[in-house]
Amino acid sequence: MRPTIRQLEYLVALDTHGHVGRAAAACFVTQPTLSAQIRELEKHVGVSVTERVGRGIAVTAAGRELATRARVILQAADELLESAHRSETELTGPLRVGAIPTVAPYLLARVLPAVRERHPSVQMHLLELRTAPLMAALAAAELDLGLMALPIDDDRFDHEVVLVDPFLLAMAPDHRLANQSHVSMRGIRDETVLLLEDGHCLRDQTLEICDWAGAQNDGGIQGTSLHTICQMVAAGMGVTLLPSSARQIEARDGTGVVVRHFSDTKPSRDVALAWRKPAPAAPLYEELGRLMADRLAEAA
Amino acid sequence: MRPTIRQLEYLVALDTHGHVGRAAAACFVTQPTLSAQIRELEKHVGVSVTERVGRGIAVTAAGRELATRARVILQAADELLESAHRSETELTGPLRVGAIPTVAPYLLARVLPAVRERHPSVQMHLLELRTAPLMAALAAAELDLGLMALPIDDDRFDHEVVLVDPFLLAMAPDHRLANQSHVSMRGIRDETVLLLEDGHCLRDQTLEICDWAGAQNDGGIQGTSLHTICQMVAAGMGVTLLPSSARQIEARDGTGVVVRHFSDTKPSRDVALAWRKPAPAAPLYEELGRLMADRLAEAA
DNA sequence: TAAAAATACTCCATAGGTATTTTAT
DNA sequence: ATAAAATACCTATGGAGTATTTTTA
Repeated sequence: MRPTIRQLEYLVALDTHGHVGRAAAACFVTQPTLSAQIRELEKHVGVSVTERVGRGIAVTAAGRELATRARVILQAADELLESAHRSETELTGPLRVGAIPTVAPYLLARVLPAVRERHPSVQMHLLELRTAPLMAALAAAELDLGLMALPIDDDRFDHEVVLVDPFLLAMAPDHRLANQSHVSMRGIRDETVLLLEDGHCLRDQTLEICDWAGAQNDGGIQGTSLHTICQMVAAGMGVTLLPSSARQIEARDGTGVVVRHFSDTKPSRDVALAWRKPAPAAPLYEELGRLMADRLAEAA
Repeated sequence: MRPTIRQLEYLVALDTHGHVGRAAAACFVTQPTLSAQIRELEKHVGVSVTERVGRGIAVTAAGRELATRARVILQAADELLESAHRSETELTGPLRVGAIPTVAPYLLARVLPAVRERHPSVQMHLLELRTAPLMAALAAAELDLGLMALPIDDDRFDHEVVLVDPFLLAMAPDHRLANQSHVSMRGIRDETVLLLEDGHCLRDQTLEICDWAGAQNDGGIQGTSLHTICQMVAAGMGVTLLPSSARQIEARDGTGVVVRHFSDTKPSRDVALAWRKPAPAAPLYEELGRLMADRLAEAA
């Protein structure tokens, strides 16, 4: 049987003071109480920790050894308490964060430094999941947080919008639309719009906007990632809608991809941080969402 | 308030199984018992460690962090228990050993390796004290063990003789007695016998033997250590009684000191390991004494 | 409706207290 | 005679049980 924390406290006090009465006073209990618990400890661990010497007691070598170990345990318990108190105002421990693939590579790197600064003792475990499995994992508490695009059609979740992410039109530099500084929605009417494979919310958003604009898309060509799509765009296989957040990475100089803003309507997606409504850390999650939004706003 | 060990066990079980019922079963308690203690823990540390998810529960990030710390604590508690059980058959922890100055430099080095082998997890703190303060410190439990010469005239102590240590006559190589292989007691009648200062039991033993043999000693010359005495012997200032145990160090080639056995009577001192009679580890001390005796016997 | 956890309650083991005795200075 | 710890004995808190309700898939 493991000793009680209380017994370890008494043992440490006894070793520190070498005097039952003073040890008891230091623990705010009476002398017989401490004596009894020390006796109990000895019974459980099978070793004498005290020896009567003169009209006082002495702690045995074995007792001193145990007291040393007990001090380590009490120290660890105090650190546990301190960690718990930190958890009230700060995220701690392993935080499992899921992000959709069209967000993860472009936004996480920008917000993580600020998150680490605000919550130094959190360990982030990052996972890439498409919207549906991400929400399932979030609902099952296999994830603590999800970073995805609105709408989140599930009242088990709360969210905080971290970024309004306008769509740009991405094309090869020699594309016929590339000589204009802006592109109108009507202008993409006859273009082939490349799409991500099924399950990506960005695919659905793109489809919706293109349907509205009357654009074509070749159902046969699908990319497994936005990065792949952009390489197809660079190869002149078509155009695509690119979230602004991906612009720095996917349409920077040398990629063979250029972007143009839309002139008339301004299509965009809302990226949000989501969590289960009843999560005890909900207030911290909400604050974290605002922190991310601030961080992304000042980066723009 | 620090959490109880029991609460930490429950938290770890909960984190391990992710299921209150199974966690309770693993702890051999009922589900409401574990739930109640988890609730208690949450109240004391001020943090929610569980969250209802579907028809089960999930451990929060803060809870996982606390569980990780709890595992460390339980591990340390188990090691404390194991250490305690070791203490039943083996000396552990800081053992404070006092030895008289005419024994410490000559015997400790010979027995320590065997002691370390038999009791690997003991930390020896060695102290040199003359007989009277050594016995006082031993009685006050400021020391656990004493290594000194018999007789030990105090029934608070038990002892085990570790070595019968014959006295040899030490002299300069050109001394008139050095040309004989043995020296008779009568032969030292007119010699100046050099003495240690007051408080050394070896001084008293030497005096007693010399009185009996009728030898002189110059009350004005006293050495602060046996080593000093031997250097005085080498300088031709007189002879002294040297314990055999010190021979290897004090009368080896090049020291300017040679020794001769006595031919008729064989004076000697008994060196013993002593401890307080009621010391809980007394059986181990006794065994240790026998171990030392064996080690010294096979060295001779 | 069935599984899982929370709640309500009862009980008793034990940590803790007071009073006293034993032990050693 | 006094200081210190052990012992005896009583009390009450809280850890653990059973029974039941709530929640949700």
